[in-house]
Amino acid sequence: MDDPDVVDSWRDLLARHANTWCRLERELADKHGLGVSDFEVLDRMAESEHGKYRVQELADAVHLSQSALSRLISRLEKAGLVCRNMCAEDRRGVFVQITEAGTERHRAALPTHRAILTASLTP
Amino acid sequence: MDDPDVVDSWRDLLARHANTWCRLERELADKHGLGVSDFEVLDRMAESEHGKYRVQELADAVHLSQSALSRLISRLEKAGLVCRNMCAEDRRGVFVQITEAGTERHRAALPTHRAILTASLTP
DNA sequence: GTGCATTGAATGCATGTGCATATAGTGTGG
DNA sequence: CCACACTATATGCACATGCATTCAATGCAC
Repeated sequence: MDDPDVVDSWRDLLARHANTWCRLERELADKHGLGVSDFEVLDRMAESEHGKYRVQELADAVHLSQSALSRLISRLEKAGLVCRNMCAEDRRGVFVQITEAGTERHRAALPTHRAILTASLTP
Repeated sequence: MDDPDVVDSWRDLLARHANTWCRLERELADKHGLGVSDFEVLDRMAESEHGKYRVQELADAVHLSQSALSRLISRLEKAGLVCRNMCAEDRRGVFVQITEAGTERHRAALPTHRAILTASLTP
C-alpha cells in the first residue's frame, strides 16, 4: 500500500468512526440513557449464552483499559443493568453478568443501534 | 447490507481504530511529545499551502468539537508550534498558523506516523 | 510451609473532551 | 442610528478515560 493511500484510508476510518460514534452517543443517550461503551458491553453480554464475562475479557472486547472498564461496570451495576459475582475458583476474579433489567434495556436499544449502523456505514 | 454484517463491519472498524489510535498515541507521545489530535492538526496545517486555517475548519477536519479544538490550539500555541492571528475582515475570527517549530516538529514525527499507519492498516 | 514474583481488579490522579454558556463582533430591519 | 438575531471563539463545568499504584489472592521455588 502506498504512503498517501494509507493516509487516505486512515482519514476515512477516522471520519466513519467519528460520525457513527457521535450519532450513537447522542441517540442512545437521548432515547435509552446509555453511552456507546455501555451499549457495547451490554451487547457482548447479551449475545453470550452463559452471560458471564471476566472483566479483562470485556475490556479487550470493547477496547477499553482495565480501569475504565472497572468503572463502567460500577456504573452499570449501580443502574442495575449488570451484577458482579465472585469467581469461586480464583477469588481475585470477578464475573460480570447481565441482569433482567440489563437484557431488557439492551433489547430496547438494539433497533436504534442497528439502524444507525446501517444508515452510517452503508455507502 | 445485512444486519449482522453491519455489526461485524462496525466492530472491525472499532478494532482498527482502537489499535491504530493507541499505537499512535503511545509512540507519538514517547518520541515526539505529541498527542494524536495534536499531530492530526499539525498535519492538516502542514499540507495546506497558505498555512492558515479557521478554527471551525480545523475542528471539522479532525472531528473535534469547537471547544476541544480551541483548547488544543491553546496547548499547541503555548508549545510554540502554532500561532493565532487576528482575522482582519472579521474580528471575531481567528487564523491558526503553523510556526517554524511546528513545521519542524511535524516533519520529525511524520515517519513515525506513516510507519504506524502502514503497519497497522495493511492486512 | 515461607517468601516472592505474578495476576486480577479497584482506586488516586491528571487530562482531554463535549455541552452549555459567556463574550465579542457582524449585519440587518426599522 | 439602534435594537436584535446571528456567528466565531473562549470558558465553566461535569465526566469518561488512561496511567500508575494499591490491594488481595494465587502459585511457584526452595
